[in-house]
Amino acid sequence: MTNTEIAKILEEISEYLDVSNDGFRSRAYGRAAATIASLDREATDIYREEGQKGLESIPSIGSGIAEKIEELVTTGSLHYLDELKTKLPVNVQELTAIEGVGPKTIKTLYTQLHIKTRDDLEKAAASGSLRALPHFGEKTERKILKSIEFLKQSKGRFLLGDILPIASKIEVRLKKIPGVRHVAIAGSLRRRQETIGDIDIVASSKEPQKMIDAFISFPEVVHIYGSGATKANVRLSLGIDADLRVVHDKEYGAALLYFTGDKQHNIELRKIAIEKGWKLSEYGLFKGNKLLAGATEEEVYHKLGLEWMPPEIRTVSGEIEAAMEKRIPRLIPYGSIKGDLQVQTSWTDGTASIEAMTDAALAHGLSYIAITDHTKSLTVARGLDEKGLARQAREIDALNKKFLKKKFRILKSAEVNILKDGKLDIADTALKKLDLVGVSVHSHFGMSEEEMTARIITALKHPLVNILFHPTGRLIKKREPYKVDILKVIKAAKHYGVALEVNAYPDRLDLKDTHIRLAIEHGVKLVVDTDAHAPEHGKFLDLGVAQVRRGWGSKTDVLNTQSVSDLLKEIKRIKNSARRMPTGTEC
DNA sequence: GCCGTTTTCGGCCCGACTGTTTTCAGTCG
Repeated sequence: MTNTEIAKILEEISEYLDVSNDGFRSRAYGRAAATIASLDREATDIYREEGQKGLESIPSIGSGIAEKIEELVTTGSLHYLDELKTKLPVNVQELTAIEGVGPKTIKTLYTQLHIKTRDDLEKAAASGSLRALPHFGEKTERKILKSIEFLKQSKGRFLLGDILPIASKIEVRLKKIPGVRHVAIAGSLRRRQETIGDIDIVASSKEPQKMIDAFISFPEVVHIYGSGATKANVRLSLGIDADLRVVHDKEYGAALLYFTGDKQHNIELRKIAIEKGWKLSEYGLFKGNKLLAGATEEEVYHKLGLEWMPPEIRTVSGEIEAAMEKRIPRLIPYGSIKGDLQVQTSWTDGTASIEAMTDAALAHGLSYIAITDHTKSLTVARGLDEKGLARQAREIDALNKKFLKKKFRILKSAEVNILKDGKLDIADTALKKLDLVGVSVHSHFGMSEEEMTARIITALKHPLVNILFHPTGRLIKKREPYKVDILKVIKAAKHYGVALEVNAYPDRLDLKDTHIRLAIEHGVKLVVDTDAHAPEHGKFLDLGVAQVRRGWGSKTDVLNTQSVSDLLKEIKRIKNSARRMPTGTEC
């Protein structure tokens, strides 16, 4: 049983306990779930090697939860969860996913109207029977229906960050099977789309059957839809489907191209082939029966008169024309971020100390981080006030002395809250003492587009602001972005010398590929950061890099691909050149 | 259920906002 699976079960318990009005116990399970999910070692291994005591040495795991994990890894099920489900036969996860529906609402819905599922709730809301309940009205009904509609649209898709590690693990395992020549993850995963429908894997092997047999007997496989001589289609325990296709070496490139997509990109390539009197399929590029190309993607593209291009930009958004004219950009390479610029610590809502986050960043190969704890008006996170920032600065100074010999620098920063009127919640005198000032919106998400745009631009105008964090505020599959005119924000960012954040956290990725491309076209600089709240989150950086690649970004578009001294110089330069812009060019 | 440099018992994030009310319950971060 993987950490993800254990965490999912603990999280489920947490949600049942929350509905049962056992808040503290619920939070204990929630914390445990988060800890297990971001653990670097498999809990199963820890238990096997060190027993229950080993599990108890993990923070937030005590004897009670260690016992539950023991039962899970030894029996595969958990009596306690079954009991909770019997007592409250309600699909809590499905219902809490609906915005505005929390534990209390679920309890009321169940006791008053016997609502157990999202479908039950949708029917009740549509028929107008919810408004009879206390504290429910027409507006709430509409909100619930809208949220259900939104959830339906994203149904069946998974976050890239959740699936990539599992797919990579399967890829590594497949590569070890005798007879194998090539293995690659294809499909939307290879294109690094934000959400993934299923896992496509393409391979070539001298002994296809061996690969198929091994694949369908992997421990994650819970159901086999079909399995033949060259392909298999299975469901994995996470609920996602995975396809493996095994081809001959000479077809491998064409198959990889075909299964990578996207669909429209393939159609355009086939059109080009047809124009030349050829035919392109997953088996290769053919003139009649003669194979013209197929072993590698490169030779197929070249034969069609195109430059090879990275999968991330195969979306029919100008990449084919660019490939014809040999002007495919050099995209920012994975692993090229030198410092994480959004890091929360236990000073506010992070789980670890500044030192622990620094150690983690060093382990991830970084040479600097910016500590960006929340500020005072974000009371939920116990945001820092001016005095708090000053105290934190002293700790950072001391740590910088310690980490000097490792050539690592901790930057003083903050995720400064943008108030309703666009003003910042920290005094300028305190902001001036920071190396970098990041700002973001954390409240009043329901403003009109005009108001929200004006509010953000007011913040960007502030002469000390360097980075706009969370430019859209979306949570993929959970919350739509707030209404904001992103083009106006981009223009303002350019005008006032502010960089835009590409948030790499798996369900955030605030800026979409199209936004990033737009920003780059307008000459706005980007920063890629993880929004880390725990040491393990540093591993998300490349998800942000993927997003920049999908937006056609190169290394020079991203400020924190530079050394810390160059970064600070560049930030200052951008700000100064913005100040010198003539008036009248503002937005 | 977890945790401990005032504690092995008694705390545990709490204020703003929304939609509903006409003083407040529930959600969110």
